[in-house]
Amino acid sequence: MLELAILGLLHEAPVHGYELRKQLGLRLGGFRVFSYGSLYPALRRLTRAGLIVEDPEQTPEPGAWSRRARRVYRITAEGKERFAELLSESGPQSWDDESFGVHLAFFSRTPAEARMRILEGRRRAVEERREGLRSTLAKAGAQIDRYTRELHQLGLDTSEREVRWLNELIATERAQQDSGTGDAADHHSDTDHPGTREPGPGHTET
Amino acid sequence: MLELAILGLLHEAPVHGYELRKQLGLRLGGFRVFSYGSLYPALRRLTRAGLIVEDPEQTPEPGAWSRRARRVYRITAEGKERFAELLSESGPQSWDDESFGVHLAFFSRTPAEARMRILEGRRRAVEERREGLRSTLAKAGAQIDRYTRELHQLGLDTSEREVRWLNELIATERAQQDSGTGDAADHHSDTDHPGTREPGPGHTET
DNA sequence: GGGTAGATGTATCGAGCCGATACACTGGGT
DNA sequence: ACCCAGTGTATCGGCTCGATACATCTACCC
Repeated sequence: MLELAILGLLHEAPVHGYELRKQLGLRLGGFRVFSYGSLYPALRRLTRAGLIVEDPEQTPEPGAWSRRARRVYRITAEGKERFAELLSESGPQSWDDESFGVHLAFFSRTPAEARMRILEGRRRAVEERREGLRSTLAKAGAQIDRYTRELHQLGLDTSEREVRWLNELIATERAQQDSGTGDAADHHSDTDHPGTREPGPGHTET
Repeated sequence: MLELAILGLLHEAPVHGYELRKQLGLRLGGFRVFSYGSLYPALRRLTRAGLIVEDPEQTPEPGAWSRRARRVYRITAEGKERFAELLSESGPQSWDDESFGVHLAFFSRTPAEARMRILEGRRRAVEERREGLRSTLAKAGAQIDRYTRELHQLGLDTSEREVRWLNELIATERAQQDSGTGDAADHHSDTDHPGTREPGPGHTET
């Protein structure tokens, strides 16, 4: 996920580590902050993989190295490819809280079909959590601790609200898909709950 | 955190790893599940630390070892001490989502003062998150991505709800502390924070 | 000039947790 | 006889975090 976030920010402009983390906090709005202990190793991983490079114009020569000297990173062509690839990843690992937020932050660059898959996948995940909490409360509600029960109730309410929120988002998305992409047929029909929408032949490689 | 959860469950009855994980899922209600990749190393750590032991009566001899043979763990005296110690830990690390849930699951065994500290610490943490989201929306609301903005709004609502929830929990707790503990002097000391009670005006309800 | 406080900036380390994976025994159904 | 799902223990690599260290730059005050 850090990989996606770094690539996404470097896609816009070359920056150095410290600045990158601040941008990350702003872009992700503080609901997800990565520590330097994750950031610097990730930058090295990405460099090793050839997805980003240290900008030689803004990074000083090894001779005049002062410590605290900025290392400015740029995204490469392979990096952009990888970024597009990651954007369209819509498997279960894109549905958990953290990853979903990161994905959402780059939704404006995400293809419409991938957006749909991610939103519906997320909804499915939240619905599952909701049902789990619901059945736990129904079946074991009397046996479990009062505090835990209250926490479950709070989690249940939160899940219900998020599902409603996702439904609105999906509806908006669908409307834009029908009107915005002139070629798209208006096949939205009347099914508000399309259920498990299979991506079809698009096999998720891993 | 796993340490606390394991100790808490073994405090009630000796069980083996597999069963332990199931109990954990039930007790924590599925809002927090630990994987075996965490559980088994944790069990070994705790054993090495002398906080738990393999029950020799229910664990077969090394001679007749079949693989898949159950290793039944029991809590030791030191383990019970450590458990009580962990229960009263109320530092910042007890306030994040995951840890707070685990702490709450064992609240019935937690001393009243520790309960208060944890609840108020949690409230403070959620209030901070709420203010962070609020200021982000106010200051950078127009610049950030529409999707991210919506996610922030959802997070803000969730935080507000949790603060209200915590306020109720704290009020109940305070009332019980004043009335319930017959021998304890009612030294509740009016230092309660009357603020943070959100009036929530003009909130559009769906 | 000298002091010092705080932001900037890069970097490492240990430890926890996870997902994937492997292996092995058991019970029941067909 | 065969298979399969559930039970059970265990390891591995990899990601992330918090703590920590160290160096530089700026600004402000005495």
